Amino acid sequence: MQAKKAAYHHGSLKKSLLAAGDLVLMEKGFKGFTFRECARRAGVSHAAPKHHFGDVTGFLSALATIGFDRLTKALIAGIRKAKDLDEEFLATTRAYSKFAEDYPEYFRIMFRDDLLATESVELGLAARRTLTELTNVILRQRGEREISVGELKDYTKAEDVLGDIVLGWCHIHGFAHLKLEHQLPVVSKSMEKRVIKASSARLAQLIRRDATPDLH
Amino acid sequence: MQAKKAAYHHGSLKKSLLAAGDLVLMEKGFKGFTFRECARRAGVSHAAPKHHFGDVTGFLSALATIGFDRLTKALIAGIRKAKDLDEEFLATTRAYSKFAEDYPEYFRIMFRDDLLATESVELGLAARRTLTELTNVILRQRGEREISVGELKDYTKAEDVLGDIVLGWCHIHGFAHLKLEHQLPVVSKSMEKRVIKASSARLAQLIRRDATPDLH
DNA sequence: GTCTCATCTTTACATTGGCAAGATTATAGT
DNA sequence: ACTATAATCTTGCCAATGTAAAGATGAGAC
Repeated sequence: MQAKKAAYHHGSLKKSLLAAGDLVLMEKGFKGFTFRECARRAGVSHAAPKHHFGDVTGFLSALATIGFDRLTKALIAGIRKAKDLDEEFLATTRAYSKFAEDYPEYFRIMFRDDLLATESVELGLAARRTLTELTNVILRQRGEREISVGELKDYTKAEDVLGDIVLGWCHIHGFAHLKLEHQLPVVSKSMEKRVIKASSARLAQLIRRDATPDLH
Repeated sequence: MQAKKAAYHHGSLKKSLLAAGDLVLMEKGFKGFTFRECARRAGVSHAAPKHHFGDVTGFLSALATIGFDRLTKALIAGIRKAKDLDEEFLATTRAYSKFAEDYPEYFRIMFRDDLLATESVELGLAARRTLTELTNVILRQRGEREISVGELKDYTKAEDVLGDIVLGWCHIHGFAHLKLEHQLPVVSKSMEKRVIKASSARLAQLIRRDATPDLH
């Protein structure tokens, strides 16, 4: 897994540690996630990570940042495949939920304010990139133009836009979270698919119906 | 906090441990939650809890059960104060979210499938009692009669009912979760209140509009 | 009154996160 | 080229944790 052997200076320890952390997270889950185990997998001593991440909180924040970037990517990919606005909202819901299913432990640490270094600018930016993508889904439903990450702050100030974001995101996030933690009353896979399709369609219609695109 | 002193047999250790666990959870959070710390607060040796809860997973499951019961109680209390159907849905959202705010660490462990003993019947029952309460909120919106915990299974089989439950619960849960973990773009307290009020109203209207009470 | 068994304590062990001191090497300054 | 400085990584240490095993205690059954 690494070229250089027994080099005192690893060269790219930070990347290797993140890769090791990814493995541990996916294999053993957050429960079995350990600073020392990650160091072992990266082939360094147990104290090596300190120079790059400080403490375990900093390490988790770096991993959560990766998680948000993956989620953003998954959302973009899902949206791209959609043909129309109805499909797009459903595709967003599906992509979001599929991310939670594919990377359950990432999802769990990403939404744990107490475990993360909330002052991390990279983490904040990554989260804002995700939110921007979701906001753009809403804006397209409203028939308005898309925004960039820099404009996000202005747009969440508008009460009607924020209202639609809350309506859309809460539904999407709530579904993904409840499904991940097995709280949804499961009847059958097919029925679940139909239900989430119907819910998404109803919600998208509601957002579009109340939108006032003529003002822009 | 305890009457009997130095009694080898505590008498009600299980209760005392749960009370201690509650304290630790509220004071130090799940991060600082420790089997040994709970034992210390209950005034027993660190190995004592094993006989009552097995391992830490069993202990957390017992606490999560208490959490669901508190949530159920909070929902009922919130609903009781509501005057009409519109207010009731908003009250449910508020009560759910307030619970997450008042008992953040409970909320966090309650929705962590990997930390809990999912085979626990008490935990499953407590979660179902909560879901029944939420289902009844939806059923009232639909103009249908309320159900008991025993009937829950039958009602989640009905695709249209389940659709409304998903629509309502996901929004409520998503909002509470995102707010708790500070992911919602916060503008101001007052604006947040208005936004969640508007979202709840729109959602309740949507559910009522699509309902077909005449069939029952 | 004795026996049995659940309850609780004591002891032990491997593992963890974090700290401090030392080893090694890259880099910059001259 | 030579040296000083700082960054990187290792080693050794500590208190704390979860779990297991074995022993102590006493409540309740018979």
